[in-house]
Amino acid sequence: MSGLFVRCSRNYKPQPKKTAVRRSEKSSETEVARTVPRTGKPTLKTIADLTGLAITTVSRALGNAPQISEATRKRVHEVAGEIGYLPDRAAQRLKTGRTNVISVLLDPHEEILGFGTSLIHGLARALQSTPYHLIVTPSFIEGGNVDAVNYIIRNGMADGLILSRTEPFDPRVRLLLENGFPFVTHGRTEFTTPHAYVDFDNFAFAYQAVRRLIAKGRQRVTIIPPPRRLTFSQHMLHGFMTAVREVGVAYEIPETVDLDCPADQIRDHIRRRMAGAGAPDGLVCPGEVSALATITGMSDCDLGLGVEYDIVAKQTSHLLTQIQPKVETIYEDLTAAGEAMGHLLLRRIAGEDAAELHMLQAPQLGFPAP
Amino acid sequence: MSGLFVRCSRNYKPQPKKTAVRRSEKSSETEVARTVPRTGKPTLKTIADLTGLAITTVSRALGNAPQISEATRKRVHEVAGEIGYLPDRAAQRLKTGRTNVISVLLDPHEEILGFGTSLIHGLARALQSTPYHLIVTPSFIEGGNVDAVNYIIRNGMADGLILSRTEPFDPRVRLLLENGFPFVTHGRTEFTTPHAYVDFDNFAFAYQAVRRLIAKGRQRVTIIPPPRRLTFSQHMLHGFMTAVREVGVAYEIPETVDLDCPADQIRDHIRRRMAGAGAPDGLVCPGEVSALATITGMSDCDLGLGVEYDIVAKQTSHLLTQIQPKVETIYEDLTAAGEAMGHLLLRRIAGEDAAELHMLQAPQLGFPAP
DNA sequence: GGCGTGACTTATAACGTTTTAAATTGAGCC
DNA sequence: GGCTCAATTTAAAACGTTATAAGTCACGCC
Repeated sequence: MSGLFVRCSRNYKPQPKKTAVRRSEKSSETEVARTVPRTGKPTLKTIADLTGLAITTVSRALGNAPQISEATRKRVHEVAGEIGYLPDRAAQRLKTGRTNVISVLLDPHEEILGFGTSLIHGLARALQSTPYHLIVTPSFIEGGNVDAVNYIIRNGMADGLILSRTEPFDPRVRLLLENGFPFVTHGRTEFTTPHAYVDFDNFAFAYQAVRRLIAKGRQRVTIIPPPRRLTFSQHMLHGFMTAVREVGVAYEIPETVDLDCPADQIRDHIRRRMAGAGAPDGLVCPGEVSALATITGMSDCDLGLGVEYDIVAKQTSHLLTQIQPKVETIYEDLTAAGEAMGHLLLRRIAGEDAAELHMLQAPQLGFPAP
Repeated sequence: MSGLFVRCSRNYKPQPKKTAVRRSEKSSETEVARTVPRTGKPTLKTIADLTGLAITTVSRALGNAPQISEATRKRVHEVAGEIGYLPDRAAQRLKTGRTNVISVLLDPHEEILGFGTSLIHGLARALQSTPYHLIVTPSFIEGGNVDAVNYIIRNGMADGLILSRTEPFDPRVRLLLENGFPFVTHGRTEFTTPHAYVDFDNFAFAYQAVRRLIAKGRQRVTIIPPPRRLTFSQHMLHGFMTAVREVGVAYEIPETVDLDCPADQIRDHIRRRMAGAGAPDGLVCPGEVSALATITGMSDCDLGLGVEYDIVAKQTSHLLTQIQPKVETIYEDLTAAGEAMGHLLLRRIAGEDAAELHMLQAPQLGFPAP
């Protein structure tokens, strides 16, 4: 009578709908023992015993395999739901080789000020109703991101990778391309082999920023440039220069500071520069911290925002405008970027051609309500 | 002659040191096929074939089991190193039930401004030379942290948990205690059952902050209080009040704003308050963003830092002092906290009594060099 | 020479899945 | 009645690891 014997009999016909032999019912010890294994967590076997089906059938039914009759499919799903079955990820992973994990690599610079946070938020949303888990790998593995990528590929720690702050010939991207590992970058590269990416249109950002400064009557524009080695630095400076040349306004691009510099260095640079001759009166700040540092430096020189100078900053959170609402901003929606990256990565993992998986985000004027 | 047959023979004696039959050597196809499985990743079997030992023996040798002779132990380690063997975590996890994963739960508030980052950095350092991986679970699982904790316990997604921003009767802690799941909190609770924690001495922080303000001659002190529901809010206000009462200075504690408020709300509060009668001239700001917002609000009222008022802020990164070096700060070393939490958690997982696993961090005067 | 004993090594059975190949059945057909 | 066929269901073999229990040998002892 026990589920065990039933399953072993030659007769495979589904058991007379004696369904749902729950723990509360009195049944042979064997059955109970088999039904609830070591850990107490329900497994396929639990469901098999409960329904009188074979483990294989249960597995198939839950996987919505085509060969399973609608009746058993439904019954298995019901029972599974009732007892709160969740597949053991370790076992699935061992068997299939798929991890159901998406890994995000962050480097220390972007973790500051919620850059990473927003991206992750978007990613989490994209993966919400999928079997994928999101794992954030801070690049604290000594040796930096390249080693982390290598480790993840070699040991199959994830099915797909998200990375950002790309360089034109980013070694991480090269590694991933060589190994055919699915990934999406935030930022473009200059490899000829195409790969999936989402990028913000930093050309447009800088172009619009300069045009706005000029529209406000500013005569001499400058920018806190992103680190030269990052791809988007090129795009941004190109946008900057295009606007500058169109209008024929004076400009300068500092050589000694960039966005990744500590805030005090930026502040000091501004102070020094403003004390000199032909100081700029219009600034493009592609980061919130750099904008704050700039404002502080300016106010140290007794220069007033909106009076002696203007700033157009890139905004990715509420911080800047909440602290300093007089700054004009152009908004980069990182949450949307993250969500897009999630969807692109899923399609990439599903085997779509990387050449199709692109997205270029336009700068936004307004900031969505908090 | 093939490794397979050798292993099956009755004679268990280690093979004549014909060691290191590498792929480059010509050998029977069977052996090669067996040596490099499906995925190409070396497994215990690879090493077993290469050394002529049994899989069990190899496993034991790598695990430094006591019954293995020094000679084979060494040889196995050598071969493993040569071919770059790394154990399959999915298989280990399936077999042992241990995940070798430590999970960190962050909530959106602490991700801002590197609170989480520093903590994670410290954790990563503590886990560096252990088999444990660190997984950051942003609490974007709808339903918040409690559901996330529940999910992790139920599905055995980790061997231990790190969480922060505790409440006196934190439901997450209750859940973990009930299930006997190993964890360490950042912040204390008021449960009678002891649990592992690391906490910053916020009493001392607030006490010292007020004493410093008074030493500077300030007459009327206030504080941006942490959200009332968090445990450390009590500690901090207690420290604040203790200093206030010792000296008998005037004070006020705002009811309408707290540390988690958006920066603009804090700024507006300061502006309003400063316009009123009996405005404070000494402020305790237990967060960097709140300090910045406060300074902005003050400067909107034409009040000068170090002139009309002083601030003592809690510092957890370089941001604040780099932007606004005139602020006096007391430093909370979150990296050290993270590292401590990592070590405590490992000891907890190893079975040590939670009652012993505590640490209270004293406020620091200096900030370590960047 | 048989018999422990100690020092190693090994085969086997799990862990919970999925996959491959095989089984069972009733129906339809000759 | 035997045959194939389709529709289901099933058993058995993996995936890579570890734990349990069972060898295997050399050696010393009676």
